[in-house]
Amino acid sequence: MNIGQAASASGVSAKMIRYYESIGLIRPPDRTESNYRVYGEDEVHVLRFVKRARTLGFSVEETATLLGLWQDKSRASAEVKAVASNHIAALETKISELEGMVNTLRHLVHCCGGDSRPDCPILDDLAGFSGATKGR
Amino acid sequence: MNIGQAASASGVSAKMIRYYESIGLIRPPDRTESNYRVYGEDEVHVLRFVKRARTLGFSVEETATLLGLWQDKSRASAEVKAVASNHIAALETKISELEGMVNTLRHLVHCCGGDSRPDCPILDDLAGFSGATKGR
DNA sequence: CCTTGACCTTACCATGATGGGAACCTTTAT
DNA sequence: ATAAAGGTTCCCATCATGGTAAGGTCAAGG
Repeated sequence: MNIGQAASASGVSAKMIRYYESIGLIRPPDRTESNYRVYGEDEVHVLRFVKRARTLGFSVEETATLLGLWQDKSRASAEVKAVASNHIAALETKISELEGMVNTLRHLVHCCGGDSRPDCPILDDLAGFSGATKGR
Repeated sequence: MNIGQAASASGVSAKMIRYYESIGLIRPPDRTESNYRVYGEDEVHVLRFVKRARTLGFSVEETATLLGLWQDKSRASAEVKAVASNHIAALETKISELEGMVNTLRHLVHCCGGDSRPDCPILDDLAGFSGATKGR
């Protein structure tokens, strides 16, 4: 299997496959005589693992850890659980931050006439002009 | 006021102030004879505006738009409202994505013994082994 | 056999927003 | 006078990904 086929079979672009190889996330595959990378089912399986981990928002570094744990048959599931739990916590922090932004913005948008007049509570808030705007 | 003072007065690092200037987000300030940037209250006000917009998750480009609208005394508030509403929608999309990740991960973590045995539903899922794992 | 087109190779550049550091100059305080 | 603090520019790094250019390879068809 060439890199293009491995890409469509795994959902990881050829570009990213080469990149993952270059940073050591995945092992360099065999090459043909003409220097083409050759992939088999095992490699595609690894790529799909990586793809899924990335889709779940794990960084490449976390993915490397998980990949190591996956390939270590004697690992304790507690280690994996810890990585996943940390990741959940990080995602939740991120979600809270975004929700804070959305709440503030929704309030501002709600207070904004959205008409053709230039008065705008949103800009007033951004400018630090604490008028009718709740709180700050 | 030198750049350091403007930085602490606005909450934008000196580094970022120079960067914002280099990309044209803010206007180059006057310089002293010895080439030091000089800032006044107006500039700090602009920097605070930028800081607040960035804190609310607006990209630098969106911030530039808002800044333009802020400085255009004849703008319609509808324009600002549109920018803000689009941004809210983008944030909400992002939040949904993150929540999807968290839900999946929480389910996996819940199913994982987290003990010293090597069986791990989380890794099974990442590997695409659809065992006891709900759905996927 | 030779061309064409699809695919592969490496290498470099770009993104967005920020931080870090080097090398050098200025100002201020001791 | 000297040292410390802070300014200046310029370059590099991050993180994950995409793009592009210049060139090699392979399969199909005239």
